[in-house]
Amino acid sequence: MTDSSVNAAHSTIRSDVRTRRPAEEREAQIIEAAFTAFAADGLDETRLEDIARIAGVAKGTIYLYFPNKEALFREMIRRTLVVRLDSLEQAPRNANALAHFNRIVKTYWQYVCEPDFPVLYRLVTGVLPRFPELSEFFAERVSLRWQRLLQSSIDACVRDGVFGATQAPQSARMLHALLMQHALMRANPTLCNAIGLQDADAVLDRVLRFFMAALHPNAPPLITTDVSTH
Amino acid sequence: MTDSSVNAAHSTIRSDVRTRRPAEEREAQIIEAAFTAFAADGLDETRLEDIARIAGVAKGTIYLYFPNKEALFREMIRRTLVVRLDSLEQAPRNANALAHFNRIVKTYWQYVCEPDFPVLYRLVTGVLPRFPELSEFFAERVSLRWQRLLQSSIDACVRDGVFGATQAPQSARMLHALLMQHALMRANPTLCNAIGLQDADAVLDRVLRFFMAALHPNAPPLITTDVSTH
DNA sequence: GACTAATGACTGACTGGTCAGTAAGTTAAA
DNA sequence: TTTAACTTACTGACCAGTCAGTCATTAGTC
Repeated sequence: MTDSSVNAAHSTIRSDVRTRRPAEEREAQIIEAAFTAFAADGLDETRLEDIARIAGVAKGTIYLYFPNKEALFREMIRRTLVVRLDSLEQAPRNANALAHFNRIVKTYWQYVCEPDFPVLYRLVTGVLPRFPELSEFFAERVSLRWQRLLQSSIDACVRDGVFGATQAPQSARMLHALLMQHALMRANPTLCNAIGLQDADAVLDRVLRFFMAALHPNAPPLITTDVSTH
Repeated sequence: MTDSSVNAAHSTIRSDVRTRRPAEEREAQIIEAAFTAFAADGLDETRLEDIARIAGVAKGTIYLYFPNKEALFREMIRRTLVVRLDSLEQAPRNANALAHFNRIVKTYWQYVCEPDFPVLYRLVTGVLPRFPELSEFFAERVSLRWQRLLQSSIDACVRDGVFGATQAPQSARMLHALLMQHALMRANPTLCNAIGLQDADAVLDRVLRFFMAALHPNAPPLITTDVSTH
Protein backbone atom coordinates (compact mmCIF):
# COMPACT_ATOMS: atom_id res chain seq x y z
CA MET A 1 0.00 0.00 0.00
CA THR A 2 2.54 2.54 1.16
CA ASP A 3 5.13 2.13 -1.60
CA SER A 4 2.57 1.72 -4.39
CA SER A 5 0.95 5.03 -3.47
CA VAL A 6 4.32 6.72 -3.66
CA ASN A 7 4.88 5.42 -7.15
CA ALA A 8 1.35 6.25 -8.19
CA ALA A 9 2.08 9.92 -7.48
CA HIS A 10 4.42 9.92 -10.49
CA SER A 11 3.09 10.09 -14.01
CA THR A 12 6.01 8.11 -15.36
CA ILE A 13 5.48 4.67 -16.81
CA ARG A 14 8.73 3.54 -15.28
CA SER A 15 8.35 0.71 -12.81
CA ASP A 16 11.73 0.75 -11.13
CA VAL A 17 12.04 4.45 -10.43
CA ARG A 18 14.98 5.24 -8.22
CA THR A 19 15.71 1.59 -7.71
CA ARG A 20 19.44 1.13 -7.50
CA ARG A 21 20.86 -1.47 -9.79
CA PRO A 22 24.36 -2.91 -10.15
CA ALA A 23 26.46 -0.74 -12.43
CA GLU A 24 26.87 -3.43 -15.10
CA GLU A 25 23.16 -4.03 -15.27
CA ARG A 26 22.36 -0.34 -15.74
CA GLU A 27 25.06 -0.02 -18.37
CA ALA A 28 23.71 -2.99 -20.31
CA GLN A 29 20.22 -1.56 -20.00
CA ILE A 30 21.35 1.75 -21.51
CA ILE A 31 23.40 0.06 -24.25
CA GLU A 32 20.40 -2.01 -25.26
CA ALA A 33 18.13 1.04 -25.33
CA ALA A 34 20.77 2.90 -27.33
CA PHE A 35 20.82 0.15 -29.95
CA THR A 36 17.04 0.27 -30.29
CA ALA A 37 16.97 4.04 -30.61
CA PHE A 38 19.99 4.42 -32.90
CA ALA A 39 18.76 1.56 -35.09
CA ALA A 40 15.45 3.35 -35.59
CA ASP A 41 16.69 6.91 -36.13
CA GLY A 42 20.45 6.93 -36.69
CA LEU A 43 23.08 8.70 -34.62
CA ASP A 44 22.03 12.30 -35.14
CA GLU A 45 18.27 11.93 -35.16
CA THR A 46 18.24 10.03 -31.89
CA ARG A 47 17.64 12.15 -28.78
CA LEU A 48 19.32 11.15 -25.55
CA GLU A 49 15.90 11.63 -23.97
CA ASP A 50 14.59 8.86 -26.22
CA ILE A 51 17.33 6.48 -25.13
CA ALA A 52 16.68 7.38 -21.50
CA ARG A 53 12.94 6.76 -21.91
CA ILE A 54 13.49 3.36 -23.54
CA ALA A 55 16.03 2.38 -20.89
CA GLY A 56 13.66 3.55 -18.17
CA VAL A 57 16.13 5.99 -16.64
CA ALA A 58 16.59 9.75 -16.58
CA LYS A 59 18.78 11.48 -19.11
CA GLY A 60 21.30 12.42 -16.45
CA THR A 61 21.81 8.79 -15.54
CA ILE A 62 23.30 8.11 -18.95
CA TYR A 63 26.08 10.56 -18.16
CA LEU A 64 27.01 8.54 -15.09
CA TYR A 65 27.99 5.68 -17.36
CA PHE A 66 29.11 7.33 -20.60
CA PRO A 67 30.94 10.65 -21.01
CA ASN A 68 28.87 11.76 -24.00
CA LYS A 69 26.57 10.69 -26.81
CA GLU A 70 29.34 9.72 -29.20
CA ALA A 71 31.03 7.53 -26.62
CA LEU A 72 27.74 5.78 -25.96
CA PHE A 73 27.30 5.19 -29.68
CA ARG A 74 30.82 3.87 -30.09
CA GLU A 75 30.50 1.56 -27.10
CA MET A 76 27.12 0.31 -28.28
CA ILE A 77 28.56 -0.62 -31.68
CA ARG A 78 31.61 -2.33 -30.23
CA ARG A 79 29.66 -4.44 -27.79
CA THR A 80 26.85 -5.36 -30.14
CA LEU A 81 29.22 -6.29 -32.95
CA VAL A 82 31.50 -8.60 -31.05
CA VAL A 83 30.59 -12.23 -31.30
CA ARG A 84 32.13 -15.39 -30.05
CA LEU A 85 34.38 -16.54 -32.84
CA ASP A 86 36.87 -18.01 -30.42
CA SER A 87 35.08 -21.33 -30.25
CA LEU A 88 35.32 -21.63 -34.02
CA GLU A 89 38.90 -20.48 -34.24
CA GLN A 90 39.93 -23.05 -31.66
CA ALA A 91 37.78 -25.80 -33.12
CA PRO A 92 39.60 -29.00 -34.10
CA ARG A 93 40.94 -28.85 -37.64
CA ASN A 94 41.65 -32.51 -38.09
CA ALA A 95 38.01 -33.30 -38.77
CA ASN A 96 36.71 -33.72 -42.30
CA ALA A 97 37.81 -30.62 -44.23
CA LEU A 98 34.57 -30.11 -46.12
CA ALA A 99 32.49 -30.53 -42.96
CA HIS A 100 34.65 -27.94 -41.23
CA PHE A 101 34.27 -25.58 -44.16
CA ASN A 102 30.50 -26.03 -44.14
CA ARG A 103 30.34 -25.35 -40.43
CA ILE A 104 32.25 -22.08 -40.72
CA VAL A 105 30.20 -20.88 -43.67
CA LYS A 106 26.97 -21.71 -41.90
CA THR A 107 28.00 -19.90 -38.72
CA TYR A 108 29.07 -16.85 -40.72
CA TRP A 109 25.79 -16.87 -42.60
CA GLN A 110 23.77 -17.13 -39.40
CA TYR A 111 25.70 -14.20 -38.00
CA VAL A 112 25.12 -11.86 -40.94
CA CYS A 113 21.51 -12.99 -41.32
CA GLU A 114 20.53 -11.90 -37.82
CA PRO A 115 18.45 -8.73 -38.14
CA ASP A 116 20.93 -6.81 -35.97
CA PHE A 117 23.76 -7.21 -38.43
CA PRO A 118 22.53 -5.07 -41.34
CA VAL A 119 21.50 -2.43 -38.82
CA LEU A 120 25.01 -2.28 -37.37
CA TYR A 121 26.48 -2.26 -40.85
CA ARG A 122 24.29 0.69 -41.78
CA LEU A 123 25.10 2.60 -38.60
CA VAL A 124 28.84 2.05 -38.96
CA THR A 125 29.02 2.98 -42.64
CA GLY A 126 26.72 5.94 -42.07
CA VAL A 127 29.11 7.63 -39.64
CA LEU A 128 32.33 6.57 -41.33
CA PRO A 129 33.99 9.98 -41.67
CA ARG A 130 33.33 10.81 -38.00
CA PHE A 131 34.42 7.47 -36.55
CA PRO A 132 37.08 5.96 -38.81
CA GLU A 133 38.21 3.74 -35.93
CA LEU A 134 34.76 2.12 -35.90
CA SER A 135 35.19 1.23 -39.54
CA GLU A 136 38.54 -0.35 -38.77
CA PHE A 137 37.01 -2.23 -35.86
CA PHE A 138 34.29 -3.53 -38.16
CA ALA A 139 36.78 -4.50 -40.85
CA GLU A 140 39.00 -6.31 -38.38
CA ARG A 141 36.31 -7.99 -36.31
CA VAL A 142 33.97 -8.97 -39.12
CA SER A 143 35.41 -8.89 -42.63
CA LEU A 144 39.01 -9.88 -41.98
CA ARG A 145 38.38 -12.35 -39.19
CA TRP A 146 35.85 -14.31 -41.20
CA GLN A 147 37.94 -14.13 -44.35
CA ARG A 148 40.89 -15.65 -42.50
CA LEU A 149 38.72 -18.43 -41.13
CA LEU A 150 37.26 -19.18 -44.54
CA GLN A 151 40.69 -19.05 -46.10
CA SER A 152 42.27 -21.63 -43.82
CA SER A 153 39.38 -24.04 -44.22
CA ILE A 154 39.42 -23.60 -48.00
CA ASP A 155 43.12 -24.38 -47.89
CA ALA A 156 42.36 -27.59 -46.04
CA CYS A 157 39.73 -28.52 -48.62
CA VAL A 158 42.20 -27.93 -51.45
CA ARG A 159 44.77 -30.14 -49.70
CA ASP A 160 42.10 -32.84 -49.39
CA GLY A 161 41.28 -32.54 -53.08
CA VAL A 162 37.69 -31.50 -52.40
CA PHE A 163 38.32 -28.20 -54.18
CA GLY A 164 40.47 -27.73 -57.25
CA ALA A 165 43.72 -25.77 -57.14
CA THR A 166 43.06 -22.19 -56.10
CA GLN A 167 44.48 -19.28 -54.16
CA ALA A 168 42.65 -19.48 -50.86
CA PRO A 169 42.79 -15.73 -50.01
CA GLN A 170 41.10 -14.81 -53.28
CA SER A 171 38.49 -17.52 -52.97
CA ALA A 172 37.78 -16.58 -49.36
CA ARG A 173 37.29 -12.99 -50.52
CA MET A 174 34.84 -14.13 -53.18
CA LEU A 175 32.82 -16.18 -50.72
CA HIS A 176 32.89 -13.37 -48.21
CA ALA A 177 31.65 -10.93 -50.86
CA LEU A 178 28.84 -13.27 -51.89
CA LEU A 179 27.65 -13.91 -48.35
CA MET A 180 27.97 -10.31 -47.14
CA GLN A 181 26.23 -8.80 -50.13
CA HIS A 182 23.42 -11.33 -50.03
CA ALA A 183 22.88 -10.66 -46.33
CA LEU A 184 22.65 -6.93 -47.04
CA MET A 185 20.30 -7.49 -49.97
CA ARG A 186 18.09 -9.63 -47.77
CA ALA A 187 17.68 -6.66 -45.42
CA ASN A 188 16.36 -4.48 -48.24
CA PRO A 189 12.65 -5.15 -48.85
CA THR A 190 12.66 -3.42 -52.25
CA LEU A 191 15.40 -5.68 -53.53
CA CYS A 192 13.96 -8.79 -51.91
CA ASN A 193 10.60 -8.34 -53.58
CA ALA A 194 12.04 -7.36 -56.93
CA ILE A 195 14.47 -10.24 -57.32
CA GLY A 196 12.48 -12.77 -55.29
CA LEU A 197 15.10 -13.52 -52.69
CA GLN A 198 14.06 -16.60 -50.78
CA ASP A 199 14.56 -17.57 -47.16
CA ALA A 200 18.00 -17.62 -45.63
CA ASP A 201 18.60 -21.35 -46.10
CA ALA A 202 17.72 -21.29 -49.78
CA VAL A 203 19.94 -18.29 -50.43
CA LEU A 204 22.87 -19.92 -48.66
CA ASP A 205 22.30 -23.05 -50.71
CA ARG A 206 22.47 -21.06 -53.96
CA VAL A 207 25.58 -19.17 -52.93
CA LEU A 208 27.39 -22.31 -51.83
CA ARG A 209 26.42 -24.14 -54.99
CA PHE A 210 27.82 -21.28 -57.04
CA PHE A 211 31.02 -21.17 -55.01
CA MET A 212 31.50 -24.92 -55.19
CA ALA A 213 31.04 -24.84 -58.94
CA ALA A 214 33.82 -22.26 -59.29
CA LEU A 215 36.19 -24.30 -57.12
CA HIS A 216 35.19 -27.67 -58.54
CA PRO A 217 38.21 -29.78 -59.52
CA ASN A 218 36.85 -29.99 -63.08
CA ALA A 219 36.53 -26.24 -63.43
CA PRO A 220 39.35 -24.31 -65.14
CA PRO A 221 42.05 -23.38 -62.58
CA LEU A 222 41.74 -19.96 -60.94
CA ILE A 223 45.46 -19.57 -60.37
CA THR A 224 47.08 -16.93 -62.53
CA THR A 225 50.68 -16.14 -63.30
CA ASP A 226 50.93 -12.99 -61.17
CA VAL A 227 51.14 -14.80 -57.85
CA SER A 228 52.20 -12.34 -55.16
CA THR A 229 54.40 -14.26 -52.74
CA HIS A 230 55.81 -11.40 -50.68
CA MET B 1 40.12 48.82 -59.42
CA THR B 2 36.56 49.62 -58.43
CA ASP B 3 35.19 46.09 -58.35
CA SER B 4 38.35 44.58 -56.92
CA SER B 5 38.29 46.99 -54.00
CA VAL B 6 34.70 46.07 -53.32
CA ASN B 7 35.65 42.44 -53.19
CA ALA B 8 38.73 43.13 -51.14
CA ALA B 9 36.50 44.58 -48.41
CA HIS B 10 35.02 41.13 -48.00
CA SER B 11 36.92 38.28 -46.40
CA THR B 12 35.17 35.84 -48.72
CA ILE B 13 37.08 33.95 -51.38
CA ARG B 14 34.12 34.26 -53.68
CA SER B 15 34.96 35.77 -57.05
CA ASP B 16 31.57 36.11 -58.71
CA VAL B 17 29.67 37.84 -55.89
CA ARG B 18 26.28 39.00 -56.96
CA THR B 19 26.85 37.94 -60.51
CA ARG B 20 23.61 36.64 -61.96
CA ARG B 21 23.82 33.24 -63.49
CA PRO B 22 21.34 31.11 -65.42
CA ALA B 23 19.17 29.16 -63.00
CA GLU B 24 20.40 25.76 -64.18
CA GLU B 25 24.02 26.75 -63.79
CA ARG B 26 23.49 27.99 -60.21
CA GLU B 27 21.57 24.86 -59.36
CA ALA B 28 24.31 22.60 -60.69
CA GLN B 29 26.87 24.69 -58.82
CA ILE B 30 24.99 24.19 -55.54
CA ILE B 31 24.41 20.48 -56.16
CA GLU B 32 28.09 19.96 -56.80
CA ALA B 33 29.04 21.83 -53.64
CA ALA B 34 26.44 19.83 -51.72
CA PHE B 35 28.03 16.59 -52.88
CA THR B 36 31.46 17.73 -51.76
CA ALA B 37 30.22 18.84 -48.35
CA PHE B 38 27.89 15.91 -47.68
CA ALA B 39 30.56 13.46 -48.81
CA ALA B 40 33.00 14.88 -46.29
CA ASP B 41 30.71 15.23 -43.28
CA GLY B 42 27.44 13.37 -43.87
CA LEU B 43 23.94 14.82 -43.92
CA ASP B 44 23.67 16.07 -40.36
CA GLU B 45 27.20 17.30 -39.79
CA THR B 46 27.15 19.41 -42.94
CA ARG B 47 26.20 23.06 -42.41
CA LEU B 48 24.32 24.87 -45.15
CA GLU B 49 26.85 27.66 -44.71
CA ASP B 50 29.58 25.20 -45.73
CA ILE B 51 27.72 24.27 -48.89
CA ALA B 52 27.13 27.93 -49.64
CA ARG B 53 30.80 28.75 -49.14
CA ILE B 54 31.95 25.92 -51.41
CA ALA B 55 29.42 26.89 -54.05
CA GLY B 56 30.49 30.50 -53.79
CA VAL B 57 27.02 31.82 -52.95
CA ALA B 58 25.23 33.04 -49.84
CA LYS B 59 23.19 30.67 -47.70
CA GLY B 60 19.95 32.39 -48.66
CA THR B 61 20.64 31.69 -52.32
CA ILE B 62 20.32 27.96 -51.70
CA TYR B 63 16.73 28.51 -50.59
CA LEU B 64 15.94 30.12 -53.94
CA TYR B 65 16.61 26.75 -55.60
CA PHE B 66 15.76 24.16 -52.94
CA PRO B 67 12.98 24.33 -50.34
CA ASN B 68 15.12 22.90 -47.54
CA LYS B 69 18.22 20.96 -46.64
CA GLU B 70 16.64 17.53 -47.00
CA ALA B 71 15.33 18.32 -50.47
CA LEU B 72 18.80 19.47 -51.50
CA PHE B 73 20.28 16.24 -50.19
CA ARG B 74 17.68 14.13 -51.96
CA GLU B 75 18.13 15.98 -55.22
CA MET B 76 21.91 15.77 -54.96
CA ILE B 77 21.74 11.99 -54.52
CA ARG B 78 19.29 11.51 -57.36
CA ARG B 79 21.25 13.56 -59.85
CA THR B 80 24.68 12.27 -58.90
CA LEU B 81 23.55 8.66 -58.97
CA VAL B 82 21.93 8.65 -62.35
CA VAL B 83 24.20 7.58 -65.16
CA ARG B 84 23.72 6.99 -68.82
CA LEU B 85 22.69 3.37 -69.02
CA ASP B 86 20.42 4.04 -71.96
CA SER B 87 23.19 3.65 -74.47
CA LEU B 88 23.97 0.20 -73.09
CA GLU B 89 20.36 -0.88 -72.84
CA GLN B 90 19.78 0.07 -76.45
CA ALA B 91 23.07 -1.37 -77.65
CA PRO B 92 22.85 -4.00 -80.38
CA ARG B 93 22.38 -7.48 -78.94
CA ASN B 94 23.15 -9.45 -82.06
CA ALA B 95 26.88 -8.99 -81.60
CA ASN B 96 29.07 -11.67 -80.09
CA ALA B 97 27.38 -12.68 -76.81
CA LEU B 98 30.56 -12.92 -74.73
CA ALA B 99 31.85 -9.61 -76.05
CA HIS B 100 28.55 -7.97 -75.13
CA PHE B 101 28.72 -9.53 -71.67
CA ASN B 102 32.26 -8.29 -71.17
CA ARG B 103 31.29 -4.82 -72.24
CA ILE B 104 28.45 -4.61 -69.73
CA VAL B 105 30.54 -5.97 -66.88
CA LYS B 106 33.34 -3.56 -67.65
CA THR B 107 31.01 -0.57 -67.76
CA TYR B 108 29.40 -1.62 -64.49
CA TRP B 109 32.80 -2.04 -62.88
CA GLN B 110 33.96 1.36 -64.08
CA TYR B 111 30.81 2.88 -62.65
CA VAL B 112 31.16 1.38 -59.15
CA CYS B 113 34.92 1.99 -59.12
CA GLU B 114 34.57 5.74 -59.52
CA PRO B 115 35.35 7.33 -56.17
CA ASP B 116 31.90 8.96 -56.10
CA PHE B 117 30.09 5.66 -55.97
CA PRO B 118 31.08 4.36 -52.52
CA VAL B 119 30.44 7.84 -51.16
CA LEU B 120 26.89 7.85 -52.51
CA TYR B 121 26.37 4.31 -51.25
CA ARG B 122 27.46 5.36 -47.78
CA LEU B 123 25.30 8.48 -47.79
CA VAL B 124 22.22 6.60 -48.97
CA THR B 125 22.57 3.70 -46.54
CA GLY B 126 23.40 6.08 -43.72
CA VAL B 127 20.08 7.89 -43.93
CA LEU B 128 17.97 4.89 -44.85
CA PRO B 129 15.28 5.19 -42.15
CA ARG B 130 14.71 8.88 -42.94
CA PHE B 131 14.63 8.55 -46.74
CA PRO B 132 13.30 5.10 -47.60
CA GLU B 133 12.45 6.37 -51.09
CA LEU B 134 16.14 7.07 -51.69
CA SER B 135 16.92 3.48 -50.90
CA GLU B 136 14.31 2.36 -53.40
CA PHE B 137 15.71 4.75 -55.95
CA PHE B 138 19.17 3.32 -55.40
CA ALA B 139 17.93 -0.25 -55.59
CA GLU B 140 16.02 0.43 -58.79
CA ARG B 141 18.58 2.61 -60.56
CA VAL B 142 21.70 0.70 -59.57
CA SER B 143 21.19 -2.83 -58.25
CA LEU B 144 18.16 -3.92 -60.26
CA ARG B 145 19.01 -2.14 -63.47
CA TRP B 146 22.47 -3.62 -63.65
CA GLN B 147 21.27 -7.05 -62.59
CA ARG B 148 18.73 -7.05 -65.42
CA LEU B 149 21.38 -6.06 -67.93
CA LEU B 150 23.78 -8.73 -66.70
CA GLN B 151 20.98 -11.26 -66.68
CA SER B 152 19.99 -10.79 -70.29
CA SER B 153 23.55 -10.92 -71.50
CA ILE B 154 24.24 -14.04 -69.43
CA ASP B 155 21.15 -15.57 -71.03
CA ALA B 156 22.61 -14.82 -74.44
CA CYS B 157 25.91 -16.41 -73.47
CA VAL B 158 24.14 -19.54 -72.28
CA ARG B 159 22.22 -19.75 -75.56
CA ASP B 160 25.53 -19.46 -77.40
CA GLY B 161 27.00 -22.23 -75.28
CA VAL B 162 29.72 -19.99 -73.85
CA PHE B 163 28.35 -20.58 -70.36
CA GLY B 164 26.95 -23.85 -69.04
CA ALA B 165 23.28 -24.26 -68.19
CA THR B 166 22.32 -21.84 -65.43
CA GLN B 167 19.52 -19.67 -64.15
CA ALA B 168 20.50 -16.23 -65.37
CA PRO B 169 18.79 -14.25 -62.55
CA GLN B 170 20.75 -16.11 -59.88
CA SER B 171 24.02 -15.84 -61.74
CA ALA B 172 23.46 -12.15 -62.39
CA ARG B 173 22.86 -11.71 -58.68
CA MET B 174 26.10 -13.50 -57.87
CA LEU B 175 28.10 -11.37 -60.27
CA HIS B 176 26.41 -8.23 -59.00
CA ALA B 177 27.26 -9.22 -55.41
CA LEU B 178 30.89 -9.89 -56.30
CA LEU B 179 31.36 -6.64 -58.17
CA MET B 180 29.49 -4.45 -55.70
CA GLN B 181 31.21 -5.86 -52.63
CA HIS B 182 34.63 -5.63 -54.21
CA ALA B 183 33.99 -2.03 -55.17
CA LEU B 184 33.00 -1.23 -51.58
CA MET B 185 36.01 -3.07 -50.18
CA ARG B 186 38.27 -1.12 -52.51
CA ALA B 187 36.97 2.09 -50.91
CA ASN B 188 38.05 0.91 -47.45
CA PRO B 189 41.77 1.51 -46.90
CA THR B 190 41.93 -0.80 -43.86
CA LEU B 191 40.58 -3.70 -45.88
CA CYS B 192 42.63 -2.89 -48.94
CA ASN B 193 45.90 -2.93 -47.04
CA ALA B 194 45.02 -6.00 -45.00
CA ILE B 195 43.99 -8.22 -47.89
CA GLY B 196 46.23 -6.66 -50.50
CA LEU B 197 43.54 -5.63 -52.94
CA GLN B 198 45.17 -4.68 -56.20
CA ASP B 199 44.24 -2.10 -58.79
CA ALA B 200 40.79 -2.05 -60.34
CA ASP B 201 41.72 -3.98 -63.47
CA ALA B 202 43.35 -6.82 -61.56
CA VAL B 203 40.42 -7.14 -59.20
CA LEU B 204 37.97 -7.26 -62.09
CA ASP B 205 40.09 -9.91 -63.72
CA ARG B 206 39.99 -12.08 -60.60
CA VAL B 207 36.24 -11.67 -60.17
CA LEU B 208 35.51 -12.47 -63.78
CA ARG B 209 37.79 -15.50 -63.73
CA PHE B 210 35.95 -16.78 -60.65
CA PHE B 211 32.56 -16.13 -62.22
CA MET B 212 33.53 -17.79 -65.49
CA ALA B 213 34.78 -20.85 -63.62
CA ALA B 214 31.42 -21.24 -61.88
CA LEU B 215 29.52 -20.94 -65.17
CA HIS B 216 31.99 -22.98 -67.20
CA PRO B 217 30.25 -25.68 -69.28
CA ASN B 218 32.41 -28.32 -67.54
CA ALA B 219 31.39 -27.18 -64.07
CA PRO B 220 28.57 -29.04 -62.30
CA PRO B 221 25.20 -27.50 -63.28
CA LEU B 222 23.83 -24.77 -61.03
CA ILE B 223 20.20 -25.49 -61.83
CA THR B 224 18.26 -27.03 -58.99
CA THR B 225 14.91 -28.76 -58.85
CA ASP B 226 12.97 -25.86 -57.32
CA VAL B 227 12.81 -23.80 -60.50
CA SER B 228 10.32 -20.97 -60.03
CA THR B 229 8.67 -20.44 -63.40
CA HIS B 230 5.77 -18.22 -62.36
C1' DG C 1 15.78 -5.33 15.98
C1' DA C 2 15.24 -0.45 15.60
C1' DC C 3 16.78 3.88 14.81
C1' DT C 4 20.01 7.28 12.52
C1' DA C 5 23.71 9.08 9.68
C1' DA C 6 26.15 8.84 5.58
C1' DT C 7 26.40 7.69 0.87
C1' DG C 8 26.00 8.04 -3.93
C1' DA C 9 22.88 6.56 -7.64
C1' DC C 10 19.58 8.85 -9.84
C1' DT C 11 16.61 12.77 -11.42
C1' DG C 12 15.01 16.57 -14.44
C1' DA C 13 14.74 21.58 -14.96
C1' DC C 14 17.85 24.56 -16.85
C1' DT C 15 21.44 26.73 -19.96
C1' DG C 16 24.18 28.06 -23.70
C1' DG C 17 25.50 27.27 -28.16
C1' DT C 18 24.11 25.93 -32.69
C1' DC C 19 21.99 26.33 -37.04
C1' DA C 20 17.89 25.76 -40.36
C1' DG C 21 15.07 28.73 -42.18
C1' DT C 22 13.27 33.79 -43.01
C1' DA C 23 12.64 38.46 -44.39
C1' DA C 24 14.22 42.88 -45.39
C1' DG C 25 17.60 45.16 -47.96
C1' DT C 26 20.93 45.53 -52.07
C1' DT C 27 22.64 45.25 -56.71
C1' DA C 28 23.11 43.68 -61.44
C1' DA C 29 20.73 43.15 -65.59
C1' DA C 30 16.77 44.13 -68.79
C1' DT D 1 12.92 52.20 -63.68
C1' DT D 2 11.65 47.80 -62.80
C1' DT D 3 12.57 43.17 -61.80
C1' DA D 4 14.38 39.35 -59.52
C1' DA D 5 18.68 37.27 -58.21
C1' DC D 6 21.25 37.53 -54.48
C1' DT D 7 22.96 38.85 -49.75
C1' DT D 8 23.02 39.60 -44.87
C1' DA D 9 21.39 39.86 -40.41
C1' DC D 10 18.27 37.93 -37.66
C1' DT D 11 15.20 34.52 -35.03
C1' DG D 12 13.64 30.90 -32.43
C1' DA D 13 13.41 25.98 -32.07
C1' DC D 14 16.16 22.50 -30.57
C1' DC D 15 19.01 19.63 -27.69
C1' DA D 16 23.59 17.98 -25.60
C1' DG D 17 25.36 18.44 -21.49
C1' DT D 18 25.13 20.27 -16.40
C1' DC D 19 24.31 20.34 -11.54
C1' DA D 20 21.75 21.14 -7.38
C1' DG D 21 18.66 18.43 -5.19
C1' DT D 22 16.30 13.84 -3.87
C1' DC D 23 15.83 9.51 -1.80
C1' DA D 24 16.75 4.32 -1.64
C1' DT D 25 20.14 1.78 0.35
C1' DT D 26 23.76 0.62 3.52
C1' DA D 27 26.70 0.93 7.52
C1' DG D 28 27.07 2.08 12.15
C1' DT D 29 25.32 2.44 16.89
C1' DC D 30 22.79 1.05 20.81
